Amino acid sequence: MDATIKDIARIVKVSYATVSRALNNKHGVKPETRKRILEEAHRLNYRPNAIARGLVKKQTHSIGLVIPDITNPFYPEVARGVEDAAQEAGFSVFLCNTNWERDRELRYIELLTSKRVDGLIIAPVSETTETLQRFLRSVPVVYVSTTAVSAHESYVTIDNVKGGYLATELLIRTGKTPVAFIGSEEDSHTLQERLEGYKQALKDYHQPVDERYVRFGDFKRETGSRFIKKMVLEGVKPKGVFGENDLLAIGIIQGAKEIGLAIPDDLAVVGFDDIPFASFPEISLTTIAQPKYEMGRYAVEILLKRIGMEDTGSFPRQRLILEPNLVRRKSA
Amino acid sequence: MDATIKDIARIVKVSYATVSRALNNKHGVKPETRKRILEEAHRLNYRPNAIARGLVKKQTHSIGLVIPDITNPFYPEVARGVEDAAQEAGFSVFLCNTNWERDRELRYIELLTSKRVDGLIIAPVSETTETLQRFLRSVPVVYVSTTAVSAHESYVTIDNVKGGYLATELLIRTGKTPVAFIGSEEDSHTLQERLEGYKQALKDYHQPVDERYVRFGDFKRETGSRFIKKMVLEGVKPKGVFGENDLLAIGIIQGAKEIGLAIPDDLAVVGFDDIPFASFPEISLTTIAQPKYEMGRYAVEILLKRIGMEDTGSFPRQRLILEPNLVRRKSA
DNA sequence: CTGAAAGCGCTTACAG
DNA sequence: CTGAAAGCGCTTACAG
Repeated sequence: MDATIKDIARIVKVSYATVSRALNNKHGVKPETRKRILEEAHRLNYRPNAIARGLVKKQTHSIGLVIPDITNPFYPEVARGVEDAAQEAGFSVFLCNTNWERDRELRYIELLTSKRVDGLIIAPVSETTETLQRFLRSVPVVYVSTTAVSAHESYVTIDNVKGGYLATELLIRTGKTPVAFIGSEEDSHTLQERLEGYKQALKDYHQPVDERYVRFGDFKRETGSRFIKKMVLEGVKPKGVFGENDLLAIGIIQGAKEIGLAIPDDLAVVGFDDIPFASFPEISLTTIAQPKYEMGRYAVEILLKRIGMEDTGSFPRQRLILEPNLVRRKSA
Repeated sequence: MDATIKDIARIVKVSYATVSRALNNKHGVKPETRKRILEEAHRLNYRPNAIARGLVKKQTHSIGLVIPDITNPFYPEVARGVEDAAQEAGFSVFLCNTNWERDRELRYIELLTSKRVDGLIIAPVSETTETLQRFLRSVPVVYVSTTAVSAHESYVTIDNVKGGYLATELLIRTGKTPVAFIGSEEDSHTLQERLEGYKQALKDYHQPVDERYVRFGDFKRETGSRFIKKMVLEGVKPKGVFGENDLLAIGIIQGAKEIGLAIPDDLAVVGFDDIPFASFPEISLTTIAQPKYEMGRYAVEILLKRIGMEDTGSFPRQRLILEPNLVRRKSA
């Protein structure tokens, strides 16, 4: 159906090696010949078959982006960052949503390696990357927004401990004690880091660490709302809350308002991520910003460097830990 | 590096045709032989090379999704819909952000056809699909959220006229007249349809159509805010506004509040799209909901049907126009 | 049930 | 400057 190199060769009456050379701007083709070939290619609406080329060059110029859910407001910017950077380098990106399912993550990785992507960027579902190793032997990968990876892998992430510290410190210094922590799943590595920052700040400022002020659920907005109400109902009454992420934090604000608490006077709230609508005047959430778009870009930069190397295995891991940034708005 | 069919053939001492058959569950391989092949494949950590297979079968099981910007809250759900549906059918999806640039859109389409995607789902930058035609001859495409395509193409979209009508009608019936219209770019086909619905409703309810109440800018939140303030400053004082999309509508609300208008009493606002945070209590935007996720799913369903056909050209176009749904919240 | 051969659309030494 | 040939990793008639 589509025109091939052979069609052009036949018409122009040269070998298809010559056509290939002309099309790829290789030196050593008579200008006259090259011109005729290019014209014919254009006339036939010729599109090089990247699949065929990929087979011989063993490079597909495609990478895979494996994330939990593009619908979660944290990821679109990351995705945009990787797509932009990839595109600039001539790479395409496969988008895969694992829906936080380990199985689906595994299947995607298998599928992508079958499609011979040149590399993978993964925001893993959970922290056990062990099962993945088998599939990942042959392809370079850089992880994003997690540090819980095996010793020889690359990643780009943020300093979660410091972020947690900054959030908590703000609350303490503005007199919003006791300060509570509401987080997602307890065994999440990310959560543990942010929690560590929280505890560290409490210690540094001589505040007691009271487990009643620390709750784990999931990362949904409703959960934040439910938890703060429950807390207050139980007589545990924080003056400040650090929500492990913005969705949770927004939920906390909403729940607090429902039971008549004024933000930030009765309850100050700080989140984490700085998702797009955190900055809306109606929300105006004080939060720890992550450079999401840049994380995406950096991830592909690191990945691309590895793709260039023939011996992927020996390439030194590269780990980028970005700085969190406290964005002060009205909720704290 | 990676094990191939030949490696297996050599070790098991059969031809590689047999290995291929065994691996693909073709009938006519002695169970004993098949077993040995499968075992060896597993031992070698064999991953079939989808690129090579794609070359011979002329099917890559990949599709391209070309949208303006995944960071725009309308698209993540659409993308998730197409990704879910594609994945269920064994297809992978390339994500491409055109950033509303016609050039970039064109380049992506060229790139994707080079990669021999089996099909394309496009939310086009603008309505002139003419330039695209050249690249799109050989690959099936279904458009999403636009009706402005050439006569023989497929699309899935929403009834924008009806949506505009519903929005305006609500405003009129709740006494919020005069009702203004604030939209993005005037030459956008989508805008024109929604505007048509607006005008139709005004006519049906015997309201004057006054051009001073109709403004065009872009689709940004800030624009909505600026426009409503400007309108009021000019002495044009609507009681209700239909914002062509939610971002605009939210901006309108914010701008209105800034100049002391109470929502919805002084000014009632209805948007279009029902993006995720329209439902947040702080926003509580009345809006015309689009079934975004389903639009994505339907688009791949239609696409997949076409991909199955050998003669793509003769396959009848399929056009799906979904129903808009008025979601009543607090802003109107 | 299995093998030899051709071919998918390209690239790349190797000759000339 | 150009061509003949081999090969990338597979699948698929065609024989046997």
